Amino acid sequence: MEFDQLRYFLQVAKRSSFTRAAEDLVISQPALSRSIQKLEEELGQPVFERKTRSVSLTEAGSLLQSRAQQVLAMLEDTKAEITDDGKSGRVRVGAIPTIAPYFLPEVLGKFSAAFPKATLIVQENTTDVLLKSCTQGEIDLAIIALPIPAKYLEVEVLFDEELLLVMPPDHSLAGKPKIRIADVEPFPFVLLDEAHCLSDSIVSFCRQKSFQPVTVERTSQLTMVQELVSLSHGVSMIPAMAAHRDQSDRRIYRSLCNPKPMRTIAVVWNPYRFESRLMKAFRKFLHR
Amino acid sequence: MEFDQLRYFLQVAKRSSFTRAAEDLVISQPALSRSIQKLEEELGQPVFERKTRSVSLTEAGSLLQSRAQQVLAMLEDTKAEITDDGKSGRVRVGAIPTIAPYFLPEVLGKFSAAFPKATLIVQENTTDVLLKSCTQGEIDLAIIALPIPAKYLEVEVLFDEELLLVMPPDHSLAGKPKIRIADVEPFPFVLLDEAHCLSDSIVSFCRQKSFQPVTVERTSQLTMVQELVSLSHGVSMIPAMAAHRDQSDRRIYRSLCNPKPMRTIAVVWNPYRFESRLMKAFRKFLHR
DNA sequence: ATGTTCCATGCATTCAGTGCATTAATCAGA
DNA sequence: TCTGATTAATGCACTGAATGCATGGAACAT
Repeated sequence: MEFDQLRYFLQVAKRSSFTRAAEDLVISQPALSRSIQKLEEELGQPVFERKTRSVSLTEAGSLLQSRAQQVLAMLEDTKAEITDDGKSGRVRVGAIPTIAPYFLPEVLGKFSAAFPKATLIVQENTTDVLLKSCTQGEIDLAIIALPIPAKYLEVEVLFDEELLLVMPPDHSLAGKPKIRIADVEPFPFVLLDEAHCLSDSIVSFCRQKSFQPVTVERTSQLTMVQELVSLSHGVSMIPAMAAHRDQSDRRIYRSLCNPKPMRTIAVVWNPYRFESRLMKAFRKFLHR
Repeated sequence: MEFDQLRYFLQVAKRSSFTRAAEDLVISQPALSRSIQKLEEELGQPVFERKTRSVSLTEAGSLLQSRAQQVLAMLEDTKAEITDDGKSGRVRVGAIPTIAPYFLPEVLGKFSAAFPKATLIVQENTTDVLLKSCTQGEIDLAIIALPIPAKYLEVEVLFDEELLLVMPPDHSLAGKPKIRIADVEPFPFVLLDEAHCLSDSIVSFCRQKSFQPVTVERTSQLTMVQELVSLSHGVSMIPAMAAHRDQSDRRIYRSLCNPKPMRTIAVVWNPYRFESRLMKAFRKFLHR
């Protein structure tokens, strides 16, 4: 059994296809086929069920998958731990789309300045994908909004952030000095796609105040939400850091009061993997 | 980094020599040298300090050693777990010399009959070596006498066994109906080498009765102790199962009373490693 | 039927790992 | 101080395992 065989195996399992896995691995499909064959020969049983259109794991394959992941992770960690000089290396950061563009650039800039030899890799994705990546060791840490389903991950709160009400400048609430969440109830909402946790935050905040926001539109980007609000499709709530960067005069932002809607930003990582000194340093940078 | 490289590395670390490790691994010394060189190249630093007469681990090497052991152990376990059919496979048993020849043959025989496809490998050694082998995964389980220094090993008591006093037939204690440990105090003892835990058991039992046995002779085998006793070099204590098998009329065995000296036999194994179904079955066999 | 989509196989090629022979460095002992 | 022994590294040639390309073969979609 060789490391490459395990890597190959995991990729085939991941893609459920020899052809696609071979592309990912930059080897030919026949080479991959043979490599898996040797593995199966050594184990004395098949790890994949070959169906005509795709392959799936056998029982033995499932077992091998989890073990192989552990073995390869341990090996990578070992290498990282030995070569860790605290200055050079790689930090793979994940962040959700409603945080990444507003929070990360500054952090990344300062971090790069402080650690010029370090390589930073940023992945923007939804919470569930990031948590999975984190668990499987595909990224080193993820910046997300709480709450998250605890999955053996270490969680550290970074800060709380207010969600501001956004509306067109001519909106009837615009002149009101103190806006409460109840005042917003009559107006339709523009929200992000359901995959985004910001929508969850907003909906759950409204639920606490016992009303269900009427969603008129769902879109996939925060800037799109802002544009739709400008076009009077509805109102919405936007994280403070996104609001502060919005220079447009086609919409206005207002704090709600009693209570203010908030979200909590946190960094999570896999405590079962080796944490490089560089990664530790990055986490400190996140706290400003 | 390849599995073979790690295996090679561990063997060199173990033997502190490229030449000897190469012999063990059945490859040439130059091949081994180059393999380690590649490993060091990949890690960006040496794992061995080459001295003129031997090699020793660098700091990075020590770290790699413990990690490599874990990785290879996990890999082996994975393979074992997948190929485990509960009938065929390998069980590596260790036992101390004062148990092995008396207790194991019967167990091994019955086990082989019940699991004809299984391969049994028996290693006879002192407690400390067995425990180390167990921890490092070189054997699957060890049969030893308590107490042992707890080293992250699972312990299961098998049975308690009496230690019988052995003496020449014409010994002055031979006719005495009830012999107590205090009665033995005046007589010199024949004991096993200090490496054997049976000596520890006997000495510690005597200590509890606040006397230090006078040792006249130390030998490495239990049968040698018996012979020396026959030749009136002294008395000794012999485990019941060894005594029962002794057909010679040149020595006699007597129970002590109030209290009887005993030793506790237990099986230990490494709970962090995969326990095959075969190994589980073997453990059950040990309980008769 | 026909083409498409996959994985497996035949065959040729390449190169990493290995062995043999030898060198280089250090040490022990005469 | 010289000589032989010991041990790791290096030069060189070779082998075979892994790979790629071309192709086969089976199952499905149209």
